This record gives sequence, C-alpha cells and structure tokens, in this order.
Amino acid sequence: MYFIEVVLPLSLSQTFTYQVNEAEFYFLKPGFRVAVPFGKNKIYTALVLDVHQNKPEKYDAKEIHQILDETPMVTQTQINHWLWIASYYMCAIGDVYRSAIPSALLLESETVITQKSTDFVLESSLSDDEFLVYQALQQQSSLKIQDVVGILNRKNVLPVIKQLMDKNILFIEEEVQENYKPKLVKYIRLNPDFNSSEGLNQLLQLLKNAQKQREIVMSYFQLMATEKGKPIAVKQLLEKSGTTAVVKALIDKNIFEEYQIQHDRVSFENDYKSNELVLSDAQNKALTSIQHQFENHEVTLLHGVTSSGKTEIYIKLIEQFLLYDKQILYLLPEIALTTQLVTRLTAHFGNLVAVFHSKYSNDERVEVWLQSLQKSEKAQIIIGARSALFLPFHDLGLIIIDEEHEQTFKQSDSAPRYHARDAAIVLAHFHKAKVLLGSATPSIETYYNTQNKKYGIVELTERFSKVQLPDIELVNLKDKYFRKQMQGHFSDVLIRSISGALALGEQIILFQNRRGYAPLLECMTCGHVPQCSQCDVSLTYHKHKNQLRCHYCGYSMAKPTNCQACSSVDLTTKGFGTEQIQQEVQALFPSARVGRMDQDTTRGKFGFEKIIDSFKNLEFDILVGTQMLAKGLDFEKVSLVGVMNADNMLYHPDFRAFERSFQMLTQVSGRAGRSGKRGKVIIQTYNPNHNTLQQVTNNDYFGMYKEQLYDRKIYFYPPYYKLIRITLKHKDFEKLKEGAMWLHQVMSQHLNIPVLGPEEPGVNRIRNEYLRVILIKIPQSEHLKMVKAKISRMMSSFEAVPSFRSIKAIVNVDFY
DNA sequence: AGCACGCCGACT
DNA sequence: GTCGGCGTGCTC
Repeated sequence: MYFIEVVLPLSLSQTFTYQVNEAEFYFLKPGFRVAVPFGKNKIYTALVLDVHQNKPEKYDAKEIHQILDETPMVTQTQINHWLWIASYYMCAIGDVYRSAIPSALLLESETVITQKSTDFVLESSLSDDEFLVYQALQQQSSLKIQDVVGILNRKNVLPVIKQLMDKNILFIEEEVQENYKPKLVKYIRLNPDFNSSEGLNQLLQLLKNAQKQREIVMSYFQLMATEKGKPIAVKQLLEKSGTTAVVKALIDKNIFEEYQIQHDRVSFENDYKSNELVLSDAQNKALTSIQHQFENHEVTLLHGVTSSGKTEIYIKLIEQFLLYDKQILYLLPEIALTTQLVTRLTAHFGNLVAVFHSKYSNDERVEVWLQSLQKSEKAQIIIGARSALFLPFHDLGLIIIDEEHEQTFKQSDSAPRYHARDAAIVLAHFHKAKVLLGSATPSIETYYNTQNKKYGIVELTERFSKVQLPDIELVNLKDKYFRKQMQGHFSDVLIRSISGALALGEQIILFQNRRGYAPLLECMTCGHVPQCSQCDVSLTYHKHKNQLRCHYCGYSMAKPTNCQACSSVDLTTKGFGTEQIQQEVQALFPSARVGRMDQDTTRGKFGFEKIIDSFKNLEFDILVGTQMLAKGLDFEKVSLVGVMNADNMLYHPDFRAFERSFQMLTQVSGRAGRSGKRGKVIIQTYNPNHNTLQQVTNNDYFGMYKEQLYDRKIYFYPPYYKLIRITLKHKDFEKLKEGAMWLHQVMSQHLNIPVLGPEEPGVNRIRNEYLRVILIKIPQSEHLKMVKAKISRMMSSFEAVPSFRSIKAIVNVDFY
C-alpha cells in the first residue's frame, strides 16, 4: 500500500492522504503537483508534502486523479518555509499554498454535461426545465454548469441535472484544463529550396506577376541582412510591408515556411551598457562596512538618510553576490516602485533581472516561477513586492529589503497574514543567505535589533552629492488662525514659499493624509452627519463626483441637497482632504498646474506610474497627495514640501502613531531638494512643540527611537512584547458581545500574560458586521510556540461552542 | 472553498 | 402543499 500526504489550495489546516500505485510511489517526491478528487465531484491541484506507506485507519484513502508534473514544481525549502509561515502566523497551510503559487498552476475541474447516446427520449416525460436543458444539448454537444444557469435563468440548477441523470438522458464528468499557455510567436523563413542563387532566380520568376508578394519577399531579404541571420518574426515582416493575407498566400505557395518559437512574456531588452558605477567615498565606506557586518551577522541594517544613494550601494552589493553565482531577491514595499527600479537595474545587469508581483498577469507569473525553478539566468535577480518571497529560489545569496519600515510589507487583509520582512529573514536563514534592510527611518523593532547586536548596522549620514538635508519649518496653526494669516488651509508662510518656488520654476509637493474633499458633511441646523448604512463611519464627501462615499465598504450615494434628518438645506463640511487642498491651491495660484495623487486618482494598472511620470516630466507644478508620496520616489525638481496638517497622524489611536508620523514626515520631507539645492519643508500643526515634530525638524532619529522605546517598555508593546490580535465579527451584536467575553475570559484564565479587551474598535461595524478585538501581549520570557499552541487550542474550543460557531475569528500575529 | 443536508418562510 | 432561503458539517 502506497500513500501520499498532500495539501489542498483551500483554507484547511490538515493535510490529506491519497493512495497511489507502486510506480507513482517511486516517482513522486515532495513538491509535485497532483490532481486529486476532493469532496463530491471536484478535482483540485494538491501539492505533495510527503510520500509514505502508513495506511490511514479511520477512512479509505481515495486514489489520485493524475500527476501533473515531471519534476517538482515546488522545492523542499519552499515547503519548509511555507510550513513555518503557517505555524508562526497561525493560519492554514492551505492558505499559504494557495497564495504562494501562481493561480495559473492551480488547475480546477469544471463539470461538463454531455448527452447519453440513448436511442429514444420521451419528451413528454420531461418537466419544462428538463426539456430546456435537453433541447440545448441537441444544439451543442456539451454544456457547462454556468451555461445551464443561463438557459434556465436560475441559480440552483443541480436538481434538474440530477433528474435528467436519473432519467438516463445525460451524464456529467469533470474536466481539468491547464491554465498556463506558453506564448508562441509566429516566425517565418524562406523555403530552403530557394536558398541557392538558382533557386532565387526561380523565385523571382515565380512572382513576376505578384507585385505585393514580391515586395514582401524583398523586405524579407532586407530583414535577413539587418538581423544578421536571426529568426524573422511575422510581425516584424508585416511592419515593413504587406498584409497577413499576402504572407499567407506565400506560405500556401510553399515559398515561406511558418514556425513558432516560445517567447518569454516579460523581457527587458534594454541595451545595457555595463558602465562602471562610481560610488562616493561615503557610499564606498558603507559598502565595505556592510560586507564587514555580514561576516558575523545574517541581517544588517543600512540606515541612510533620504537620498543618500542607497540604491547604488545595493547594486554594488548585488554585483558581488553575482560573482559567486548567487540568486538575489530585492523586495520593495510598493508595486509602483518596481518600474523605476527595473530601469535602473536592467541598465546594469541587463537580462539577469526578473520582476514578480501581484499585478503581473497569471501567465507572466508562471514564467518567472519556472525561470527561477529552472535556474535560468533570467531569474538571477528578482525584484518584487512581498509575494515574490514565495518563488522557488535556488542558491539564494542575498535579500535586500528596501524601505524596511513600510507597513505594506505586512499582509493584513487575508491569510496568510505574514510580514514580508520577517518572513524573508527566516527564508534567508533556510538558504544561509544574507539580508540587507534599508531605510532612512527604520522601524523601532529593527533598530532595537541592531542595538542589541542581533543585526549589524551601517550608518550613512551624508546625502548623495552632499546636498544638505531640507530645512524644516514648523508653522503654528493656532497662532496663524488667531492672527488671521490663513487663507483656507494655507498659512501665509506656506503661500509665500509656494509663490517663491513657482517663480523659480521649481516643483512643490503638498501632503495631506486624507483623500476626498472632506471627511464629513454636517447639518448646521440639527448636527446630523450622514453615516454609512453598512458601517459605523461617517461618509466622506467627494466633491468632483458630488458623492458621499464610505472608505470602508465602498458604498456611495449622491450628495443630498438637504439634511436627511431635518430637511434643512444648511449643510457644511468638516475637515479637509486632498481634493479640497487641490481646489484651494488652484484658486490661490490660478496659473499653476496642479495634480493630485491618492487612491481615487491612481486606480488602474498604471495609474500610479502615469501620475509619477507626468510629475517627473514637469507636466505639473504642484502635486497634492496622500502618504503614497512618502514612498521612496525621486523627483529632481522638487524644492518645497508642504505638510498641510501633521496633527491627524500624530493622534491616531495606535501605539505606533508617533513612530509612523516621524517616518512619514521624514520621508515626505526627503522628497525636497535633490539636485544641488537645499530643500524647504513646511509643516503646519497645532502642536509645534510636540516631541515627535521636534525630532522630525532636527532629524533626530535616535531621539525618537529612545523616547518611543521607553514608551514601548512601560506600556508592554513591541519589541518587548509580541502582540497577537484576534478580531471577532458577527452581524448579531449581542451574540458577538457574548462570544467575545467568553473567549477573553478563557484566554486570560489560561494564559498567564496580559489579554486585553474585548474592545470595540474605533470603527465597530463594517459591511453590517460588528467587530470586537482581543489583544494578547506575549512577553519575551514566554515560549512563543507554546503560547500560540495554547491560543490555537482555545480557538478550537471557541468554535466548538455551537452558538459561537458562526462568529468569524481572525487571528493576526504581529499585526503592526 | 464547494456542496449536501436540513429546517423554516412566500408562492403556485 | 413546494421552492428556495441559508445555517451546519464534511471533505482524505
């Protein structure tokens, strides 16, 4: 008896056992994909984790459907890493598998309905619905379930199909199809018969009366000459002359032969000139220190001020790892940043660079996967967002994590809720690879690890080409309003600086961390504020679309003309967002070209790039935007950055609010002043004496770090405590409350550590579901694995209580 | 995740 | 009386 242990691409924690025959047993290894029947009539793509001979006791194992690979599609290291993620982040291994592997490699079956070759069907014995399906089958040989849904115009069609099967009229089968299709490009070559000079004469004779065909043949010869014997694509030929029809005629006449070559969907045909990159003294020193740190640290932090030229250092480091034939992974926090980086890296490394992220099409992702698996040199350097972490690496030597502090590295919305930085460090450990973290504003946790010598650290305090750090000025809004020196949301200082910059033809960035026109609409008569009907939030006013919108569930409605509560027409807005700033600045500077960058304007595949590019190409003078602006973008001509209001981030209810504010303000400020001239930053605030703002102004990272670390210690936060957040959701408020109380009580009794809550979060209802939050704080002295095991057990007993079973529970480890 | 089973409301 | 809603449980 031979068995395999597999994981399914479903949110299930268990593995499943299937039976295989002897030949399959000796052929299969961990990492193979197999199609297996699961449940009533579905076929899934499972992944082999183990091959064994232990017969399951409680059930009969099903047999597999078929083996899908000739060699493993997933490496053992990947499997180990995925298992670590599942256990550390407390999610199902199925969740990890499903999100790690490109979906095009996950075949799923589809039910196909076919008519049985019965000689005679008594049509009068059929119901109306049955007859419709029967009739449709006379027209086409097979139907999909979805087709039947269309024919009968109702959702549940299975009973009808079942009836027809019972009446012996049709049968169903499961069809599995390969999703990934290699890209084939049509090429053309001359029939070898005509290759001799004699043949050539013959050819010209043949085409004496075919003007168009002769033209194409001539173009073909021209191409042959310019391409120096490289294959000629049909497309290439058509660009020069002719139409598909004429080419086809030549193929039919056996003058041309058509053939196909498999192409890579993604290739960077940059003519790269491997020009020697010259580092500044400071950069060179940093590079040497990094290498030195790597001698006795697996992880090293490169703490370099904004625009200190970290990328050049990364490139030099990559060069050195390439010498040893090592693979390099370069993680970025934001997909939109890849375009910029790819251009820079391909300029140096040419075709050794591959890109991988979730905006890539399914087929493109499969190609990068296969290239990495097959150790193709095209995947020697991989740039990607956090999901690139799951690729099949071999000889991984270095992982670079740029903008290490960015919270986008943490996946929060769906399982696996992993932090790419932390998971990358574990991956590097599996590969015995080195990790370089880069940031101008490292996260407190990372910096703490450098201070306790767990990580190495290299400081780079000098900006590239010795440009000074920007001059940061705090403007007291309270004072400015009191003195009536405000126009809208702009202080006189900011207005003067904008005029000055505009006069010099320089660019300006205005930062406001809130999109829309105003966060709420209020009735001046009764104080009513329109709320989302599904969520516990007020609706944001978007002026250009004249809409009220919910930023949590996406619900939108036309802006009412009078109050829904008292019918008064006296409505006013409270607070302000990017849209309003854009409008105000446009009114203040009518001749300036103003652009806006936020979630509303960057939708679509290249929305972000488009805005960035047009700003870079000086198509705008002023760019108004949200925190997207803070993410490592280089603009040459920006000399002024204005922060409209620093207070709303500062007072965010989150233990990281001050750290985040410092990071965001420092990063945004860093956009100012690049080419030779010192930049200027103006931060408008009601709290100019706030410690964090002072630290930003004085570029005092260490001061911020020390202050925050102290707070973290006395209030039990990371890095001293590990946090696990459990969010409970249910549409019944009372049931949720009861369940949350129960779980909290059990947890605080059985875990001898702080368990906070159950608390109503700031927004306590989203999409008609109420929310409660329990927070577990695990001190360093506790054994993390044991605590997690206990939590898992308690979660199971929670789900075992019948009345709580419908409460959804989301466990988020290191949710920050 | 799907899919079946099973128990209650609005229709032929 | 049935159709069909979704709560619940299971899948090797």
